[in-house]
Amino acid sequence: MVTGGRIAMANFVNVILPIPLERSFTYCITAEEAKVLQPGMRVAVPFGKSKIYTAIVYNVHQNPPEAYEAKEIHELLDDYPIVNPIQLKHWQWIASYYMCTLGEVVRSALPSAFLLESETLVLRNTAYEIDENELLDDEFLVYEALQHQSILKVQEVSAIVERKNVLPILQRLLDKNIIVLKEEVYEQYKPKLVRYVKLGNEHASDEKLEELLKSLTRAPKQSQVVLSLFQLQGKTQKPIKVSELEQASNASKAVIKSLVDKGILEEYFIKTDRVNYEGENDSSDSKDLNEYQEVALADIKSSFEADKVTLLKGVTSSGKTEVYVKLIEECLQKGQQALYLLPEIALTTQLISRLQEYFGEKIAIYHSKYNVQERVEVWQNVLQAKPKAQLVIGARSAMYLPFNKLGLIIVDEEHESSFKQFDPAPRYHARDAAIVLGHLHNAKILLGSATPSVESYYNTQTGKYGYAEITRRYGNVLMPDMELVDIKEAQRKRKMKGHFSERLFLEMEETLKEGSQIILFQNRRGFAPLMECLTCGHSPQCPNCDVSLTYHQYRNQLRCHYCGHHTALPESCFACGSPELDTKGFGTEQIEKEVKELFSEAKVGRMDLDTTRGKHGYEKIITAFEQQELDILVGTQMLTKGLDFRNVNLVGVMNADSLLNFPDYRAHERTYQLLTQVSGRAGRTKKRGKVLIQTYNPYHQILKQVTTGDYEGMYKEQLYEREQFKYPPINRIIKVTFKHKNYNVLNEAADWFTGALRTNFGGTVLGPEYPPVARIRNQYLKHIVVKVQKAQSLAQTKANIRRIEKSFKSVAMYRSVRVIYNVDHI
DNA sequence: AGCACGCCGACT
DNA sequence: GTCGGCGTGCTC
Repeated sequence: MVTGGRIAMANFVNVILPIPLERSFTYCITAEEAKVLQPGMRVAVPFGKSKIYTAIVYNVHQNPPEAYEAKEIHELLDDYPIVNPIQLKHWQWIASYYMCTLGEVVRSALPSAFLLESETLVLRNTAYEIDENELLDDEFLVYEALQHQSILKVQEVSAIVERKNVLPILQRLLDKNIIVLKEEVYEQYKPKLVRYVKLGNEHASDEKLEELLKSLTRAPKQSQVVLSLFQLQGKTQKPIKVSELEQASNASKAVIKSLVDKGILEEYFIKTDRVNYEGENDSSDSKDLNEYQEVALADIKSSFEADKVTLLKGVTSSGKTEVYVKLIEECLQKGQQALYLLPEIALTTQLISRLQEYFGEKIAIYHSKYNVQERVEVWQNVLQAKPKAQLVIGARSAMYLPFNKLGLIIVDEEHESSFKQFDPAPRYHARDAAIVLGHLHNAKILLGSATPSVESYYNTQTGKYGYAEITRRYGNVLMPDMELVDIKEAQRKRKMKGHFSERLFLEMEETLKEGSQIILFQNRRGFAPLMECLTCGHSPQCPNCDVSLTYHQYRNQLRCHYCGHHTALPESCFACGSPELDTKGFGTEQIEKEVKELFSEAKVGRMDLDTTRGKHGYEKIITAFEQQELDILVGTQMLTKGLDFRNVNLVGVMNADSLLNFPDYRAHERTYQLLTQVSGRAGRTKKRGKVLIQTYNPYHQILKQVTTGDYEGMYKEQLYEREQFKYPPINRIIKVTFKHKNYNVLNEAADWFTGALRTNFGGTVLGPEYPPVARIRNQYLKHIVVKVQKAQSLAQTKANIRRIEKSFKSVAMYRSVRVIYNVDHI
């Protein structure tokens, strides 16, 4: 095309679609659109036959694609970028490091309300006359429905004709000019509006008001409302909420509504933020640090000077938080944003309100229990660097927020494995990804833990990270007194009451007598892991997964913890019909029941996945325990984190062995961390707490290290083992999982892939092996672990694996096998 | 990831 | 005969 002697440049955008596809997609845009579009804005684009997706603009250019004609974009969704260049860079790093697509990162990074998809709507075509006799039955039903309702969703059509596949019908109706189809994108985010009232214009003056009141003498309620409104208006210049008026006048909604209907009152709406901190606005000064905290703070600062990621190791209740507060304060004073990452389970009201004491309304919170609307608001506040989002506290996904001047990142409980996203992709480690983010922003990065992960501690030893520590508990409270209880011995001597050794039982009695509280830790929910037939030894299995079903007493059910399958408790054995069934092993539910039997006068609560469902389930239990409405709390590892119960003097670990026997190279490290963290719940005030750990292996090295607080010993031993077996931190690992519904196909595919890897990497490929649960939701699973030496290029290795995958996928039979990569699998 | 297209067994 | 099952391939 030639205009005015110059070639008119066509304009294009490359966009990222939130789907797992490697390629980016090119659309053509108008010159006007090219002027306003910037990377990081959202556009709605047609994709495939009929769908409209939200996509993120990656770049704007003038290079027409060669192999195809680019489609036009559907519409612009933003006036300004909602994703900044640093984020795009960071997300690209995540995609390449964790071996997933940029689209998958976008999908997990953006609040879902930002990612709209289209819905096909069916409308009546009014341009044509219709002969009803020409219609088939199904067609007539749809036609008739459209007489009553002008718009139908495809799903509704499906319900009307009672059929799943309605597209042939719609196609016929379309051909007959009876309907038209429309693709509609909905904006899911709706600002929250609050209803306010004022006096109607014609009643605003004093004389008019008197008149009005006179006219309402026969409606006392209504005149009371008007009077209250008048009083409220006199007191404050601010707009008056309907809810306030309701309270002040003590009138019902109906009374107010009739006044509004009469035009005496006028209602109006103002957009408000859903997420508001309703506490004191002036933040108080931070506490002075004790000498140990001061030393740690100084060490951290000098390490920051050297631009090093720094690890703070501070024993439980040593006051790490106060040190964080000092650093955050400094960061905010410089006008920069701070990010405080925590594992989901440690994000408790307790911690948040403590931080709110210092930072008040400067705090924004971001985690999974926030709904999509609230998340959009936090996103916008961070994007616009609003004062109310200077400090963001959140779980791992908070690192995706659009920070533009991030000065400090704190990753608390750094060792927690829940920082690693397991499913779906991107399978990222929030600690490691946050460090990369920090570097992009030139921000200071602090990792904190009472029990650092072996890899972080290793990094301090090699000098890669800086190091600081606090070895004393705050206020010089003593570390709890820890004791191992041999239950094998106790069982032999028949001194067990259910799952309680005599030692634990007596200690509990004592503690209750003193009026102190008890925490019992059992890392398994449910009543008993399995049910076993006493006659034939059969135990009921899940039909979809290769696991035994777990017995849950409260619903009298057998449940699968992998797929959610459940059945009623069988009366007799499925295999032999014998009515004698018994439970084996034990979970939190059974402990709760036993405690109630042993201590009938004590009040017992339980905290696990089953009792904390719902938005506030969690808080209710914590509050009840805090306010000492409960004497004993039984729970899973949920209660190890960030909870500060003043009156707990005894912590009992029901069985340490199930932790130790986990089939995983990290089992010992994790046992040390978990037991140390649980123990930290005991005796957080002056009185020295007590911890009893029941085990069959009282001479186990790890348990000894836990009781003596010998982190150094644990670290050295674990590092030696990792060196021997080529595990992290010495090597990197990439776990490859294969998933298929056909057992034989899976095996062949996994063998093929492993063979190809071996010819590339030699002896550093483990497997293929079945995981402990080899089938989940009717899909068989197999793993390979690739160990990559530090000297080896990780990028090169990944490229090789990708190459192998490509030839793997060219084998027709293997194409349907899902291949999942997990880099730095925990 | 969706979603259409195409080929097979199970029913009105 | 049609309906819906799943395998296969494509999406700017």
